[in-house]
Amino acid sequence: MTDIPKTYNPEAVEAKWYRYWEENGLFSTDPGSGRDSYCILMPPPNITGELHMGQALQDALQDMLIRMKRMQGYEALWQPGKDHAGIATQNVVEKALLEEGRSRQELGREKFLERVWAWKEQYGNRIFEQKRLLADSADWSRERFTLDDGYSRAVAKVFVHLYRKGLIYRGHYIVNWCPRCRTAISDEEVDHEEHEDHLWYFKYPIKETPPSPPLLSRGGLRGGCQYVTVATTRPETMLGDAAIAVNPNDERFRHLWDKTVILPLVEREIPIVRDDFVDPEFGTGQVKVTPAHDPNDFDIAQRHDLPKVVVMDEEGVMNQNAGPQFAGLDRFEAREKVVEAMRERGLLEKIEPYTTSVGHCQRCRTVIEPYLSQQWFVRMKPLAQPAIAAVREGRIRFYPHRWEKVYYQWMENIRDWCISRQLWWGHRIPVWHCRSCDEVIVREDAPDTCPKCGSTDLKQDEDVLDTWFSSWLWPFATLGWPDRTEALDFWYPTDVLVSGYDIIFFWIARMIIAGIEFMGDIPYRTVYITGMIRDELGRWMSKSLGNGIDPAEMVEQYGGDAVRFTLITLATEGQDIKLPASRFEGGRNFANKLWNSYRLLRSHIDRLDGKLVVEAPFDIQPDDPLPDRWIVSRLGAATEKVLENAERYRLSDCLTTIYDFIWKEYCDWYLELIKVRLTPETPEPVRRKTLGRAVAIFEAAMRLLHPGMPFITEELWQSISDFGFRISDDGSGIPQSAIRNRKSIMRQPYPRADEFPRDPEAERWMGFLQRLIGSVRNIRSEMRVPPDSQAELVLSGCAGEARALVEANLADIRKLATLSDVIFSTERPAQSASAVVDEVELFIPLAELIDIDVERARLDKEIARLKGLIKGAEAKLSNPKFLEKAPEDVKEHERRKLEECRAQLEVVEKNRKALE
RNA sequence: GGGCGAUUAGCUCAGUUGGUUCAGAGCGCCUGCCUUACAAGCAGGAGGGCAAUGGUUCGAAUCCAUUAUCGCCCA
Repeated sequence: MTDIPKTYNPEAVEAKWYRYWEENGLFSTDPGSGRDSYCILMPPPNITGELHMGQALQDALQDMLIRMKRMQGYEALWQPGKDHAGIATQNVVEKALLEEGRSRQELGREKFLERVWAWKEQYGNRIFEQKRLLADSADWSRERFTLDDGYSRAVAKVFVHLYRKGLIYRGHYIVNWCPRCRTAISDEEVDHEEHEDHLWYFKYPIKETPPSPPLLSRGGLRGGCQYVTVATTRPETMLGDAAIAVNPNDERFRHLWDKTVILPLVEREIPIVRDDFVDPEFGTGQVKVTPAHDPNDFDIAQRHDLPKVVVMDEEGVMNQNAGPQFAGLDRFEAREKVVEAMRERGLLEKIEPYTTSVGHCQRCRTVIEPYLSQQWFVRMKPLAQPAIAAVREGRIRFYPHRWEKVYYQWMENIRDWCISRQLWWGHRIPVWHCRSCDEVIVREDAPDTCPKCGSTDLKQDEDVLDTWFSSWLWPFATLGWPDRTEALDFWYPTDVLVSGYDIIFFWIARMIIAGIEFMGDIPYRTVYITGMIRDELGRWMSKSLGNGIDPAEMVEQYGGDAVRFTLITLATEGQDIKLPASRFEGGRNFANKLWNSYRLLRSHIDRLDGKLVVEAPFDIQPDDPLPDRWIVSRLGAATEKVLENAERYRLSDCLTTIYDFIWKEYCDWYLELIKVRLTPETPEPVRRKTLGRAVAIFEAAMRLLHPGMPFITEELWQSISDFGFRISDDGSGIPQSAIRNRKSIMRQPYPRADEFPRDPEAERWMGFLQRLIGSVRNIRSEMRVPPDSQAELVLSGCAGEARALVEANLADIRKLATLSDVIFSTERPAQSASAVVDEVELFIPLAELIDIDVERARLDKEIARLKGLIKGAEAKLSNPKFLEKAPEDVKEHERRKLEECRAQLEVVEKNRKALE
């Protein structure tokens, strides 16, 4: 006892047990075990990543599910792995190179990739080390990486499959281009932000036929000349304009039809075209068309066969097509210069303030440039259909269900997916071009010769694939696909995917598509969507704001269990979570409570001789002490509730249920009650039995809690085993054999509700005693009876069952209410404070201690409360419609309530009068 | 513009099938306690009538409609 510290120190405990679990192979899985399969896929973190709070939350939830299922006898695999994260990783390594004053271009592709791999070897495992602090019980031996050989085969196979099916195509289209990352990105990787900007109105002179005299003098507009006015938010793009468009139904501009204008600055003649797309309400109703730099204009250009003039390079710098005046300028610099040039020429009509939505690169926040380039795309529409059906038909369910709408919304409006990236780090596109005959060869392995002309002059496509083009295969590629492995057979389809709502489109939806397309089956049955972690002001946690809380730091400060407990408890129904660091105190305090309740048990066990063997602790008999009957019943209730909530993915409720049971029932009541029996005066066999049951309850509670707080439950469970606690075999179906000879609580059976028989009578009786003790405590406190002075309790109207109950539990009542004695009487003692519990009147004679005013106020408050209840019940019971329509049990309830309250009111009023 | 969510105690949030003494928890606050498991604790207490309005119902925090404020997603 003396060697157990008063305060729980997680640091000393957690690392020890994690090492123990790993060394004993307790996370390992075997598809040939003969058990039922259960599988959760760990969303693969980036190799560049540091563990953040969102992952800590999701890991806590996943690990809780995995540990619970493992204890319930499933072959539960938590499949871990990492993502190569093309852009992010390449950025990191390029940055490191930059510090050496070198660029990847200098290094060359091959050497650069060597550097990235080296970087990955050095830093890539950091996040998994951090996850170990949270007790994550993934089967690390099955870890996969999206660039593993096998995984790469899967990616290539998928590309070829889709290409052959006609679902992958290549072409020149407008894509979202990040000039800083110098690559195309998908629509999903663009964040749109409202931006206070301007609308510039430019005049483009109309070319008259014949054009005499010259319209333009030195590029400026001659007086009296006609022009069109266009409005734009991106003036620099005008250099690439290919037309002016008006709506064909816009009568205002009928006179412009088939005319041409002279594009200022560039001095190019461009047509005026009619297109339905033009919104007559926008700007002047005359719009400039820049096919190479705007997706809508690109479409217009396709319809009218307009040239597509690219005026920028891949870094967002104006090129030769922009004209000598602007070539070489950055796009934003060019914007100012263009406006200035237009102003000088008198072609700037006006500038209006304008709020516009600007796309930013999700990774580096750079303003996205819509950019015409050659890219590879996946045709998504046909792939989406079966994936929509899978959710519609309920084969996959989202929790909370409302996210299904978000999923449909995206799926039904799905657009083609740009999958090529102008990067080096990633899966190189499995396409070769024959330099001799221009043949395009799409295949999984590099060809030696061109199948068409036999040439060996082949060149592989320079681009790599979007990282998500590998991670959408996660559910089966991690399990061995394209090989047909035992693991794949056993665990696919998996069970639950836990993730934030931010990657429903990026990842979840695409995995569903891929699963159905390549495996012919859904990847998982359940999608559990969590809320996002925010700071205490409700803002996203981000590095740039510096408002993030580092989970590893929190673990250090409060312990891994505390972090898990707190996060899971806060995660209710997918709401976002505001999280100040101080919230972890609650989890830490709970761990400390567990620790100390164990210290209490331990101090008593240490006084016994020999081992503590318990026989059938939950086989409650009617003559067992009331607190024992009650606590077993309550444990049964708690277990039932935990299992129900787990079924519905309400893991927060699971943990608060256990918390309430342990703290408010087991510690506050049960342990206090058995202290009365655990004194030296009690005969040894009774003490053994009492203690044995208390430990058995505790042991069961540890198993119940283990999935939520793995470390401390293991520590305490092991300690119980160390001092020899055993439950003997009794044939009652209690898993004794599991308790012995096993290495860890991890592999114990999870409690079942039927192990702890419910006892309604005990719960009712105990409720009465709790109210009785509560009333006495209330009186003592309000009357300022010194805590150590024992009062006398006089009970009136306490007969029959109630009296027997009080007598049977006299010692307990006296202890918990600090009473010297309990007397049964019909007399009302003078100078006493009073209360009523059920049919029993309580008096505490206080003589000189009583403060009449305080007592009056107490009783008045009680009278008001009762009157309120009576009024409510009377109103209902006097309402004919209520009597007519309400169900019988509700009516019965109201009647009984009314009756009880009236009886109590009578008593309280009588006592109140006695104080006049 | 379309969609989703939130609005309950000073703060952060639960409240599942409309009905048990249903208005709850944690934190904070007040009072009293270092009572031999725990001050990261114990006992007692104060504090809101559920954003607003209207409706459905015998009965609404809960269902419906409208409005307001805040937040998110999509266009």
